Amino acid sequence: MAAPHDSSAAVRRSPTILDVASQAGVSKSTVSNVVRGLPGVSEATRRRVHLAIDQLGYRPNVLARQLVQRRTSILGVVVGDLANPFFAEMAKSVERHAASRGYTAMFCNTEGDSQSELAGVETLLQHRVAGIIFLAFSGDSRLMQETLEHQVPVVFVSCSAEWGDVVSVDDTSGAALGTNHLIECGHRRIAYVSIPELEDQSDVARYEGYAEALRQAGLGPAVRISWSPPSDHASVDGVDRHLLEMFKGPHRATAVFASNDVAAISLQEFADRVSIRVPQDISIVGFDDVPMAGLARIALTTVAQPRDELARLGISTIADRIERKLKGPPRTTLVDVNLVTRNSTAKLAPG
Amino acid sequence: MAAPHDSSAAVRRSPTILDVASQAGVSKSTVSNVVRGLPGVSEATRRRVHLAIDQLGYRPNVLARQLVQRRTSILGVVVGDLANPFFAEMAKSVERHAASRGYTAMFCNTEGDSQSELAGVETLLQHRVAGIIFLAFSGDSRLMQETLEHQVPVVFVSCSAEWGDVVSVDDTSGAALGTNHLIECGHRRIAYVSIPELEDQSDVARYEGYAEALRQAGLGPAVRISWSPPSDHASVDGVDRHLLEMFKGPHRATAVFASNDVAAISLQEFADRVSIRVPQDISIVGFDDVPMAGLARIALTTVAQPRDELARLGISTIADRIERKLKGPPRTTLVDVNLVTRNSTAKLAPG
DNA sequence: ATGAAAGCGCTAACAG
DNA sequence: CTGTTAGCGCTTTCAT
Repeated sequence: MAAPHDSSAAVRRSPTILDVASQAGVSKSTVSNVVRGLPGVSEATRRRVHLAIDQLGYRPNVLARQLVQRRTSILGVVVGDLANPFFAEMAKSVERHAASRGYTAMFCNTEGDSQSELAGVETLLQHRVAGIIFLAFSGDSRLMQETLEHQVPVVFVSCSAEWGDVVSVDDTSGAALGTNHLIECGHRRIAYVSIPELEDQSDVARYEGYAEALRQAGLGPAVRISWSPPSDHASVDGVDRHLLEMFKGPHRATAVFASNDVAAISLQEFADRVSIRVPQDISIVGFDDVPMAGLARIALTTVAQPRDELARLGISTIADRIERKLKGPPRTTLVDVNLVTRNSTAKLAPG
Repeated sequence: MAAPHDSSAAVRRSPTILDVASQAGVSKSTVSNVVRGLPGVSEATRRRVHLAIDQLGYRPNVLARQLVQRRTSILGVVVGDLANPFFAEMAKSVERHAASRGYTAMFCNTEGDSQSELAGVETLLQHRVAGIIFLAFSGDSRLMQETLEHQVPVVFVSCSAEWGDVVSVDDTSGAALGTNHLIECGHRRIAYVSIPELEDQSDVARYEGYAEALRQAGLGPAVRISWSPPSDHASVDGVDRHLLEMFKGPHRATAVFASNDVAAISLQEFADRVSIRVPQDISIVGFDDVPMAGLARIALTTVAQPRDELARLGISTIADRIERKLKGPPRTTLVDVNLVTRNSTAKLAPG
């Protein structure tokens, strides 16, 4: 009487279209037509079929459908690092917009590692995703080939590559915008700080914008600091130095343009730890405008990316590509950033 | 010569097992055996098949495989709100552990809305996911039935329901731990603050732990504040009041146990805005220990959940369930929380 | 050790 | 309007 293990209903397979057909006394194509909402089914049979569906708790098997149609409605989403609030927000937006266009998102967190990026894409491809959205791209060109071979539409959102559609902000001019704010505040020695979590593409472009702004203003030299928080050391133009050296002494930097908000906030954290005051001793501007940056205690001046807009355009681009409403060579869509001024920046104190 | 639209390689379908078979001069079953790494294939043919696979760039169609096997290796993950760093971190851990056990995660952001939770689960079910992991559960019992009808293994991680496996912390004792810390600091009037983003289950359990701790210490009354930041008003034990009233005057609360870190940080933000000092005027303890809580500028004392441990156990539970290594009635696995003391709490100032 | 055949659950012509 | 017939690409007996 008492079975050793509960296995009561475990065997009951989910009903198929055939079960519904016989239950409703029609053929399976008719059921299929009803399910897909095609016209040309009499109201009477339609009702019978729906009744049967409800009675049986029938749920179409998307796998089977997609196998015969030779395309899925799954969108692969390659995310750099979900722990970065910028990506978390983007992922959320992307998922929502995808759903609103009838697609399901399959995420793949790559931790910025091009190894697992490849593995992730491989998995997505095996699942025959309809397209792939990169929210971060390590820039490995082997990957590019893998993907191209399969003719899956690809869109790079907030990152880029030449071989796919791109929807992003202009990193270079965005960085220039942030850097110019610092210059307008009177700063003359401004450093650029980046952390390894940011993919190279954006890093390079933002550095470029920073350096260019400096050049335009007749300032220099550009200083690139590559830092792995929470270390006290960093690579400054290639040589290892204590971070503190950068912000002490007569030649100290009075301002920093950080490659993204995570870097900026880490730097702020470092500054707090070693009693460098922000913004009195150094001004800091970030990039992204993550929600956290808006907290009064963080109050980070930053270059804001319109996340939802990026996500919306990204989905719309790839959906059009998949549905062949968009053809031809890769398109690039740039959206505007804007500067959000908060308390991490201030006019340079005279003297 | 020049086609109106680029369609060069767009027609080349991806190679199937049959293509590989003929290329290698064997039958498709042999290819299948090779692909799946089954024994009983001569080394010579194995090599020929692998060669053909590489030449053709063959990639098995997971859909077809899963259709015939009648089970997928996709895990559905229902996330409350990816914008909450706690969930973002959990999602990341879950994805990683899932991958390490051979499963792919399909996320579903529900924004805490039981409507879209239902829609999401419906989609997951149509995709015949092997199991569903709830990282947040609104508690809608209609959903429960939908899911149960299909006999998909379900595990609730960091949330709970009676009808599935549960892996979580003990919210009640966790809340008591946090509240007791406040009591030990000398606080006598301690309020409980929650925000709508937190699902009811945890909210109720944490309130219970808070109230119980108060009772045990002979303190009271318990005060429940339901707040939607950034409003200045909140419902206090059901009646609408200005938040400020709670923290001014002789009967003011000197400490708050917040239902989670997001609530705690929002409260801190409010306090900053109205010049209530933390911790001098009020002490605040949160729940979760999101990364942000550790920033010096936030320095939130909080009840830490072992996120990676939760994710690991959750995946392991559902994988065992799917692979039938685990049978019988739902199991509950509780893991320990621990208190992380930072600067948002302090001994009650005498007087 | 390898191959042939029968589906998995569904859609997509095509008949009736 | 409804039913019949082929597959989609793969796994899985069962023969050989």
